[in-house]
Amino acid sequence: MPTITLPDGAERQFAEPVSGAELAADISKSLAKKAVAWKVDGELYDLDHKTEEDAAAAIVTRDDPEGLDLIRHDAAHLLAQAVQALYPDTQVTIGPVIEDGFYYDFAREEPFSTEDFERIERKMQELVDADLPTRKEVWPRAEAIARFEALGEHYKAELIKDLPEDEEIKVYHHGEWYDLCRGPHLPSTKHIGKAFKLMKLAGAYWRGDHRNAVLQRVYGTAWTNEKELKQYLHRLEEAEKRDHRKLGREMDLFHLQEEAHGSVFWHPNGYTMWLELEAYIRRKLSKYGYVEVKTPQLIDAKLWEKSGHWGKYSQNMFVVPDDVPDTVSDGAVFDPEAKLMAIKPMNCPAHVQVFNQGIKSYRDLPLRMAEFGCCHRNEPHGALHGIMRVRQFTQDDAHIFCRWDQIAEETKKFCALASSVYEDLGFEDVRIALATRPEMRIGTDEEWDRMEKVLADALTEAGLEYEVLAGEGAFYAPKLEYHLRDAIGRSWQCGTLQLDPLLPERLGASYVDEDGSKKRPVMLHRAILGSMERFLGILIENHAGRMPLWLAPTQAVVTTITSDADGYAQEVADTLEAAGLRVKADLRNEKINYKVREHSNAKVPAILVCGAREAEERTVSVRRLGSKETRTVSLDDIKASLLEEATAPDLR
RNA sequence: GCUGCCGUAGCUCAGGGGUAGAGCACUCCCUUGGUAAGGGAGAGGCCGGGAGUUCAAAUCUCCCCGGCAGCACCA
Repeated sequence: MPTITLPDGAERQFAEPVSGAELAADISKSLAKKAVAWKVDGELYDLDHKTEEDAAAAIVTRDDPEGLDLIRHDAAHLLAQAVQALYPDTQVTIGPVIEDGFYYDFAREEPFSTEDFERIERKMQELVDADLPTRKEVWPRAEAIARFEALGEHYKAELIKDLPEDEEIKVYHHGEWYDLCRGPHLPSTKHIGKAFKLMKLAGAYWRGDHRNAVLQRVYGTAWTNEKELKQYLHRLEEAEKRDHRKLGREMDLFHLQEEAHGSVFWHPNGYTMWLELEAYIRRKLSKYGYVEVKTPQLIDAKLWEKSGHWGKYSQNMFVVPDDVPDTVSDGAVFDPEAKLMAIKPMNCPAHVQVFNQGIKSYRDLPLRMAEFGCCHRNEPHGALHGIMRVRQFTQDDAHIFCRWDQIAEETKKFCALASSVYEDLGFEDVRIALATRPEMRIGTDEEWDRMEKVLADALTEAGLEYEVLAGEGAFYAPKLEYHLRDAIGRSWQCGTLQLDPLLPERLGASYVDEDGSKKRPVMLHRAILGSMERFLGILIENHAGRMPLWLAPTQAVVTTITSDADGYAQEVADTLEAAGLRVKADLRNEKINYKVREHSNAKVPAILVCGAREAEERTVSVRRLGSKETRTVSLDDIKASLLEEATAPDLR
């Protein structure tokens, strides 16, 4: 005699155990039609699942968020079913729902090609039209393994073997075809609809382990209706338009080439942005009590051995023999006995060297040592991506040497600094994560308790909310991470603060405490932007190339309608340039339409047009990027307003 | 590093065993035109690199290099 409480609080009584379908039918005919699953006490179930207990329940339709996940999950099954119908030599593995869609990993000798997609999609549509009903069965474990093995589905059999002993082995049938799955599923294939599309093909390791076989992963997207699918595809196009690699070329900011694989050639435009950003950060650091240093690129392997990098990190380091290359004789270019040096992948050991010069007193702490440190890391080639993931990059790095009792205060100060920087740079959605002790770690649990608490308390005292990323900390200490959400909703990890008691120990850093005894400082590794290269890439994509005036390489172009105004236009350009603005004069013999279009495409924030009228009145006609409107403004006024807008956010 | 796709002019791309193509950009000429492409002419490529097959390779095969997507990596 279950009593079902609906989301609106209404109660319905049933004489017998009731299924979702029956409940929906009891509520209304139209709901019965739309129902695809139901939630019982917060758990999602198949529509034909029955409950005999009193429960809070809700009917799920295609339009609910859970409904969309079901559509995607079923679409993954549909994909597997279609692929096995068309390519019988294929083994199925797993096919989860992901953001915006789903994927399915297949094992098959012959590679799939994106040209197969059309055929597979057609088959999927056929299966939707066939409206195959879903049927769940629970199989005994041994039988399930045997049946999948008999089908040649070795991956599935392996999955079942690894399921916890007490877990039901559920098999879902969609017509004749079936798959191991924990469910739930839509009542039939018709409910998936046809707003799906296969997107990409990629290799993926079985169980995500690179020692395992490579499977073929097919990515798809699925939505409630055609309109949403279209919107999604449109969103992808928009993201493509703001790709920093494309904008970098169009705006002449930088380039990359084979001969310097993974390193950026910054052009004058791009480097202008870099210099502005760097100057801004430098001013902020100075305000927050940092000192700036510059340390060597090439450092003897001995120091890297001492710091521990040689053991832990050498596969990512560029190593150079300290020898004169022999390019004349046929023998080895370098003496195999030559001493080895490494190009720094991090600045921290060098900063400890600076700290270690002379004797430090507790009065010197906290010592905040910053460097725009140029580092090289030999990243896996497949990981390189535009200027976002490179082999040479410059960190806005700093290390704070302090006492244990200063960590909380320094953490708070850092959080304040980081927040103000992100705000200045236009990032409003900033999230903080506390990454705690990983499984593989050094140190005692008491030490970890203490370290995690000090960071957590500092965040709480600073009034900051944070999320805990359990197990994501470094092997020696916990860390804070800053995640920024950009204009189109993507999340980027930028800032970080890492506690490090280990490196000062390894490199023998010490200070004299109040009582005259020698003590170890603790180090806080911290960055706000992360890498200049990557952050500039993020800024470019966040603004879709339309940079705020203080960062824009060319802030204004002065251009003419007819050559009669050339003299005046040049005077305007000279005046603005003398005032400190980055201005170009465009006196070319082209029509105004053409010039406006060209400078708009180049993302110049302000176009100042001069014709006979403006020359006469000593004004300019101002057209701002992204607007079709023009405004006539006196030369003095435009100078003042552009200057104000071009002021970096910390100087306002 | 792994899997798949790709590499032709500065850019976007077409072509495809037998003198290499378009649009835009570039140079010159005409045009002086009021806010997102005026008109004409010209120049520009060892078809990513190397080897092989062939009378003949940009085109077919193999090996490298690079790009894109994903995976793995990112103490």
